[in-house]
Amino acid sequence: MGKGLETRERILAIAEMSVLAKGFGATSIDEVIAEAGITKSGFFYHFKDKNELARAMLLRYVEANNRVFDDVFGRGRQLSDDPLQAFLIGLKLLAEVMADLPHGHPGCLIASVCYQERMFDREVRAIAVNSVQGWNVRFRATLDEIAAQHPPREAVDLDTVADMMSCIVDGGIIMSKLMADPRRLEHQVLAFRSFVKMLFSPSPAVPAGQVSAPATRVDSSHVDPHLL
Amino acid sequence: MGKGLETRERILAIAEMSVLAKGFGATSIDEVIAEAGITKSGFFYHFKDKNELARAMLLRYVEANNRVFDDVFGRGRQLSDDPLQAFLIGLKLLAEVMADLPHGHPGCLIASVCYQERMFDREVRAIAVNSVQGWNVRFRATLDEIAAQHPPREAVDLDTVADMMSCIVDGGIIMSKLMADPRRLEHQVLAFRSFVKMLFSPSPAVPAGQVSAPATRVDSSHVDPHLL
DNA sequence: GAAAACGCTGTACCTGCGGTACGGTTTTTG
DNA sequence: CAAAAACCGTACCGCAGGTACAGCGTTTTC
Repeated sequence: MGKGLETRERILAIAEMSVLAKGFGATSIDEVIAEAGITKSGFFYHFKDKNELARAMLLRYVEANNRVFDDVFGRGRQLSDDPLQAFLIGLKLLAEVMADLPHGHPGCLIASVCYQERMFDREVRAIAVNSVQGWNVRFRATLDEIAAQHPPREAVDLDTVADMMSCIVDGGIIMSKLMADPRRLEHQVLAFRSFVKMLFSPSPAVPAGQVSAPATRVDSSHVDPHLL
Repeated sequence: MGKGLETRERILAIAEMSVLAKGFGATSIDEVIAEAGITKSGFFYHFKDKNELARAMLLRYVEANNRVFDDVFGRGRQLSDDPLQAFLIGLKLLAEVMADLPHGHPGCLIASVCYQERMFDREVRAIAVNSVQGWNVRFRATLDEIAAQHPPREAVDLDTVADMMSCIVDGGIIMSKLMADPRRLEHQVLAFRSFVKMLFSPSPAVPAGQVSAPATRVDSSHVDPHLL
C-alpha cells in the first residue's frame, strides 16, 4: 500500500469511528485530521468534500462486511453439503465473529446513513440501498436452496426472512451498543438461527447424520456444539 | 393545553422530524424555530440547551411508544385468555399499526440516540437505556406467562426473545426507511410473530379450540385471519 | 385592580466548524 | 533528475450554536 492510500485508509478508519459515535453531521473534520496527524489541506487532497468522504466510508464498510459474509457462509458450505446445515453453520460462525469483537460491534454505517439521509446526496443513499439489496438477494438465494430440500413449516415469505437477517443484525447492533453488552448481538444472531432451524426442520424428531464430514480443518474452534 | 405547552409540543414535533431525518448534530435550531414560527429567544425559553431538547424529545417518544404497546397488547388480552394467543393478536395489531402510518415509520429516536451517543449527556443515554430495559422486562414477563402454558420447542433464552422484539422493530424501521417501503416493517413484525408462534406451538398438528370466545367486540377490523 | 409570572421578541455578540482558495514544500516514483 | 504525488500553511468566508440581556404584551394570582 502506497503512502497515499495508507493515509486515506487512516482517515477513513478514524472518520468511521467518529461517525458511528457522534453522527455524520457532528463529525468535525478538524477532529479527524488531528487524530490522523495531518492538516486540513491534506484531508481535502484526499476527499474533495464531506460527501466524498461518506461515499468512500460506505464503500469501505460494505466491502468489509461482504468479506465477513463470504468468509462465514463460505466456510459453512465447506462444512456441509446440505444448504440448511451450511447456512446454520454460517450463522453460528457469524455469531462468533460478532462476539469476538474486542469492544463490541462499533455500529452499522448503513443504519447511520439511514438516520441521517438528508445529510447525503443521492449517490451515498444509492450505495446503502444497493448494498442491502445485494445482501437480501444473496440470502434469498440461500433460502431458496434450503426450501427446495426442506419445505418450510410456516408460510413465510422468503424475501422477508432474508430481510430479517439484516434487521436482526442492525437491531442487535443497536441493542448491544445501547446496553454496552456485546453479547446481545451474538444472542440475536443465534436467535435468528433458531428461527431458520425451526422454519425448515420438518418435525420435533430430529433426523441425524445430515452433516457431511468436514473437508476443511476448523481452526481450533470446535464447530459442532449446537449444529442441530 | 396552555399556550406555552402548545408551543413546546410544536417545537418537539418539528425537532423530532429533523433529528430523524438529519441526525441530532445536524439539526439546526434556526431551522426548527423558523418552521415553528418563533424566535431563537423563544426556543431557549423552553429549552436551556440542545441537551434539554433531546431529553424532552426522548421522553415524548418513549411515552408515545408505550401508549401504542399498551393499546395493542391490552387489546390482545381482551380478545383471548390464552397468553400466547393474546400476544400473537397484539403482534398482529402492532404490525397493522406500523403499516397504517401514512409515510411509513418516521424512525426510532432510541436508535438515533444510539448512533450519536457522544452528542448527549448521561441523562439522555440513561433515558434511552431505561426505556429499552422497560420494554424488555415487559415482554419477558409476557413470554414467561406463555412459556408456563406452552413449553417452548427450542431452548432459547426468553430474555433474548424479548430483546428480539426491539431488535426486529428497530431493524425493520431501518430497512423500511432505507428502501422507502413501509411494508417491510410490517412484514418483519409478522415474521417475529411467526417465530413466537413456532416457538410455542407444540407440534405441526395444530390443536384447535384454544382461542376463547372474544368477550369484547372488535371494532370493524376482523382480527382472525391468521390467528393460528 | 395591581403585581407577578408567563411567553415570548429583538439585538448584539462570541466561538467554532465546514468549506474554499492557493501557493509552497517534501516525498515518492519512474 | 524530473515529474507527479502527497502533503503543509495561511488566510478567509459564512453559518450555526450558544450567551446575555433588555423589553413587552398577556394571563394568572393575590
